[in-house]
Amino acid sequence: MITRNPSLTDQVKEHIKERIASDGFEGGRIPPEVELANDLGVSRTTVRDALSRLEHEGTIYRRQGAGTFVREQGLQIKSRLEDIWSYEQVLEDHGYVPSVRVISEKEMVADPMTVEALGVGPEDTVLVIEKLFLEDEDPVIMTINRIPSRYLTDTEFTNDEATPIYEFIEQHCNRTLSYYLSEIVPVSLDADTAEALGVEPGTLAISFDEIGFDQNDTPIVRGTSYFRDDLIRFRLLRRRSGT
Amino acid sequence: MITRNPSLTDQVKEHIKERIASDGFEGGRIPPEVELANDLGVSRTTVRDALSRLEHEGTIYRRQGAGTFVREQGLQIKSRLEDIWSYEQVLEDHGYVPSVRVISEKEMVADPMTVEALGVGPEDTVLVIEKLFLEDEDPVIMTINRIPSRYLTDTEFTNDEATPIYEFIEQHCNRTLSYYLSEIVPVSLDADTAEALGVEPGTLAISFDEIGFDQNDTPIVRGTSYFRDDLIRFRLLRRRSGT
DNA sequence: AAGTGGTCTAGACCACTAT
DNA sequence: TAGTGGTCTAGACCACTTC
Repeated sequence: MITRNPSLTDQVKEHIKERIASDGFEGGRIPPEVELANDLGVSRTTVRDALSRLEHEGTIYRRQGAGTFVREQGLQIKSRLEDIWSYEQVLEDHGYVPSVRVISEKEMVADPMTVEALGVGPEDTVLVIEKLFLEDEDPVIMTINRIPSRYLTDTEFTNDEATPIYEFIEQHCNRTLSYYLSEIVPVSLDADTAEALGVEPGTLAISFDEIGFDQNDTPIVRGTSYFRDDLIRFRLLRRRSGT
Repeated sequence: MITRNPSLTDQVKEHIKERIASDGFEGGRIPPEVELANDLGVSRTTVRDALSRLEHEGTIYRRQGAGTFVREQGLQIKSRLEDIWSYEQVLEDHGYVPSVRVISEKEMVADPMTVEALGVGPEDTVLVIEKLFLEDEDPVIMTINRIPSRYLTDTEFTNDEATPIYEFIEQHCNRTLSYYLSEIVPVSLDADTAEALGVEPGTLAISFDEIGFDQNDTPIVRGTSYFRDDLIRFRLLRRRSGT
């Protein structure tokens, strides 16, 4: 299903990222845009697109009239909060090699918050999938996803519960997960969640309470995610205006 | 000091925003990019720049091959987490009319975390300003800002402590606050902070632990902010790829 | 004054959606 | 197949920084 070979812009972006990683820019100074464009054989616009994205991700910064520079190592932002799509990717960004474990998967009557969030009837059932994301047997993230049963086109999952939720929805709901509306909520972990994450009950954590929408803006999944605060932290680069 | 008349892109962006506000797009459908470009007498690139920013802010969304559409009212994101600059603005975005109260302002020896964050000596002093942001006498946000004494060019504040921290720094440090690096941390409020915010000690809250950098990437201020979770929530629009 | 990023244009072709 | 957004080019001029 996934087509698109990487766009030129993406290729340029990766090229620059790799060269940054291998310390290939003397004094942290990235060559002028025109020079990069000539060297790589693309237009300046393409180079600028790539640089803009890297700037947005916090990898580089630009000063009009002065130049473009690599951001200091310690300052690198690894997860742009708004670009998070799969938690596997979040863990990889933190330098981990992630694995996924399905804790449970069952159909049950929707709880009140899910009823309200997804607009299902109070008697309707939802498929509830609980998953754990681990790094080398160390649990880091727990997620609970709830999908209304009526959206399911089949119930032959054959271990698909372990695939990312957006792929699961494409395969079993015939819909595409388009975007999430998320709320950041501080929580004190209950006994079950704490046990799954391998910490003491009552431990402080960040959670995301999120609603996923399909391509027609229909709410299709409600997710709740809990993060081990001692293993993963969300960082944010805040700039003055909306670049 | 502030020059730059609005760029064409910004003007186009404002034009579209105003027309959205006055319900000027039938069926929430925004005209094709080429049509907008012709109508406004600018190039398609400029229109695309403006639309890209509006998309990033969550005001509109685009579907390749289909068109560009106004996002449903209920889904509009009011605070883009990464665009937060002043907390007054955050409160306004939540529909409040904010006021500010200075709790305390004193010079003292830097605590270890501030020493590490700002790279000052362990004996150096910092100016610590504690502020409270209120809505109609209801405290919503508490902030603690720490600025190394050696960056201060004068100590004649005359109530300037109540101005936004970035203005304070411009006026009394002769530097410009350029960006923040923030970490989102879940906390259980201690007695003092809880009292200031008017909640019970131990109440769960989100806090930002942030370092502010000047135009030369020198860390110049360390801030800690606490938010009343029952009065203010951070929302996030997460999309599939990094537009 | 020279160099660099910021803005803008005009036009081409591609990928996807609707019908 | 027609229409729309996505990508890319080549080139122009401006605003700001540096020397």
